[in-house]
Amino acid sequence: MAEIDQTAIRSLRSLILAGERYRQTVAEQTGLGITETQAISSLITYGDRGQHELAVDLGLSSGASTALVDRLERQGIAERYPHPTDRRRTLVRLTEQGLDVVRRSGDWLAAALRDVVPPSEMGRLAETLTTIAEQLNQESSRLAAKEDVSREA
Amino acid sequence: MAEIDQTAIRSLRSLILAGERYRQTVAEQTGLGITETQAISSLITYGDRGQHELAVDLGLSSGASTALVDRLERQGIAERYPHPTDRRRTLVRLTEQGLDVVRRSGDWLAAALRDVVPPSEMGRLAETLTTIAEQLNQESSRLAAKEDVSREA
DNA sequence: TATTGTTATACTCTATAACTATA
DNA sequence: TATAGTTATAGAGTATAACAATA
Repeated sequence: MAEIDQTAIRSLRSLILAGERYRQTVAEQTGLGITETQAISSLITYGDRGQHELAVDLGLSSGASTALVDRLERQGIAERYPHPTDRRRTLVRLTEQGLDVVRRSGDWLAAALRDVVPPSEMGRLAETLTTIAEQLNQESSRLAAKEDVSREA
Repeated sequence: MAEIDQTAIRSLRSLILAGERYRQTVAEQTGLGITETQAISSLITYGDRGQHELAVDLGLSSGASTALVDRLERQGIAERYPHPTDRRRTLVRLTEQGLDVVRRSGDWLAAALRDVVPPSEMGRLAETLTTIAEQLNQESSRLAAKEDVSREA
C-alpha cells in the first residue's frame, strides 16, 4: 500500500513538473510571460473576476496585479471593465485574442491526453483530474492558513 | 466526443493551475524560492545530473543555473560534486536536508490523492498520471523544436 | 571546435508601503 | 473603518554575452 502511494506521489510530482514545463513552452510560443499565461488559464477556468481575486488566485500582491493587468491590456489579451454595482472594483475579461491563446494551448493539452485511456473512460478521467486539482487546492489553502497562524503567534 | 475532450482539457488545465499554486505554497512553507523547489522536484524525479541538464530541464540559461545551484548550496539543500570522468562537468545531488523537503512536500501531495480512487485502483491512476506527464513533456519538446526551426528560417 | 560552467551587466517582474476612491 | 486599485521604490531572479577550462 505505502509502496503504491509513493508511486502515486511520484507520478503526481512528475505531472506537476510537466505542467510547469508546458507553461514555459506556452509562454515562449505566444511571446507572453509566465504570469500572463497563468492569468489567462485562471480567467478561462474560473471566469471573469476582479483584480483582487485574480491576484489572490495567482499569489500576487495588489501592485503586481495592477502591473499584470496593465500588460495584458497593452498586449490585447484581456481588458478591464467596471463592476456593475461596486465602483471600487475593476473586473477583468479575456478578449478574442486572449481566447485564441486558450484555444491554441488547449490543443496542446489535448495532445497530452490522447490515447491515455479509451474514449469511453475519458469522462471519468476528467472527473478524477478535477478532484485531484480540488484537493490539491484545498491542501494549499490549509497550509497557507497554517502559516498565517504561526505568523500571528 | 468533442464535448468530453473539452471537459478533459479543462480538468487538466485546472490541475496544472493547482500544481502551480502548490508550488508557491511549498516555497512559502519552506522559505525557498519557486525555482529552488522546482530543482528539488526535478532532482528527486529524474536523479542527479549536471548543471547543464538541470538548466535545460527547468528552462534556465547556464548563468541562471549557476546562480541557482549557488543558492541551493548556500541553503544546504543540494551540493555539487565532480563528474567521475568528465572534468568539465559538475553534478548536483540533494543533501539530507533537501530530501527532507521532498518528504514533507510529498506528504502534502499524498493528501491530494487521498480517496480520489479506491486503493485497488491507485496503481493504475499512477500509471495514467505518469503517461499524461510523459506525453505533455513530449508535446512541449515538439513545440520548442518547432520554434527553433522557425528561428533559423 | 564544441561543451560545461562562471562572471558581469542590464532587464523584467514582484513585494512593500503610502496613497486615493469607494463601500 | 475596511476594501479595491494605483503608484513609487527597492530587491530578487533571469537572459545575454564574454570568458576559462576541458573534451
